[in-house]
Parts: sequence; structure tokens; C-alpha cells
Amino acid sequence: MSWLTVPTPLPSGPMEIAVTPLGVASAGYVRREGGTPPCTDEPKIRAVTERIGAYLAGRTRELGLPIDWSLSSGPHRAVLETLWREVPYGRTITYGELAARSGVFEDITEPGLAARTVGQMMAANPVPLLVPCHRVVAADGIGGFGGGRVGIEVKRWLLTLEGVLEPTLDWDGPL
DNA sequence: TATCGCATCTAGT
DNA sequence: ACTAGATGCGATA
Repeated sequence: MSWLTVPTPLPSGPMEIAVTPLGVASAGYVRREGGTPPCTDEPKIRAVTERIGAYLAGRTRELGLPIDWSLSSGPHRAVLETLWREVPYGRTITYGELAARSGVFEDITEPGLAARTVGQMMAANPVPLLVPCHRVVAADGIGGFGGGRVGIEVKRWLLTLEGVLEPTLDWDGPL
């Protein structure tokens, strides 16, 4: 596993991406702590940078990057894969609905519990952006996002990019 | 293995 | 419209 940094127009700045021979294993909106080996595979760096750049510039709706799922397993992975398969560009799903779709929480009957658990799984998503956790919203509003204050801005930015939200006055992305 | 912190929801003022 | 409480999972050390 090696790391590379990709410039983005996001409010959070550049992303840190970890790649393996299988694909992208990890992505972060915030800078990783040092100590991880940088990626030296130039064609791979160019491919990842180009795909993410095109997506965030509105030139494509598909990232088209292979995902290495090995960092997640069990129910966590099942929910992430459900989200990845069933929620396309420009669509959103609520925490509760995703819980139901994934089929992981059929034993859980308490209202809201499955939804909360999904929220915690999204917070622990190793590959945000590739697995579109920003398309998962609360039943009554936009919901939350990791990374504190900047995190929620990233979520709004991405939803605006995909046409889910109306551009605000400070919108600095494409369109 | 023990502890911590919730990316929610629903109901009750 | 707004506030508070229920409640158990996953992550971290």
C-alpha cells in the first residue's frame, strides 16, 4: 500500500489516496499523518489524479477507479457495497433507507437504531468519494459528516456538484 | 476486552 | 418550532 496526494477544489483541500495492486484502498479528505510510503508508480498517479480531477470538475459522472475493499469486512463492507451499487450520481438515500436496503439490520427493530449504526459506518468509510457516503442524508435534512466543520462543507460541495443542492453564493465549482 | 462517542430518530412540549 | 432522551454499534487503545 502506497500513498499519493491529489489536488482537489474541495473546501478541505487535497486528498490523500492509498493504492494497492487491486485498486484504491483508502481515501481521506484530511491529511494523513506522515510515515507512509509515497506512491512512485507514475502511470497510476496520473490515472488517479486525472479521474478524480475530472469528476470534481464535472467532466464525468463516473470515477471509474477500482476499489480495494480489503480494509472493511462483514456488515460494514456489506453496507458500503450496497451504497456503492445502488445509489448513482445525483441521487441520495437516507440513513434508514440504506440500512433497510443493505439487509444487514433485519434483526434490529428499534426505530432509528439501524440508521444510527449506518451513520457510524459511514464515518468509518475508508474510501469516501469512491463509495459515495456524501449521498447518504438524514431523514429531515442533510445529515452530518466527518471532519467537523470542514467536513459538512465538503458534503454540501459534493451534493451541489451533483445537482442535488442549489448552488450557493459562494459556490466555486463547475456549472 | 473495556471504554468512548456518536454522520439518527421519534415523541413530547 | 424546538429540545431531549433512547440505545447499541464500531472504533480505538
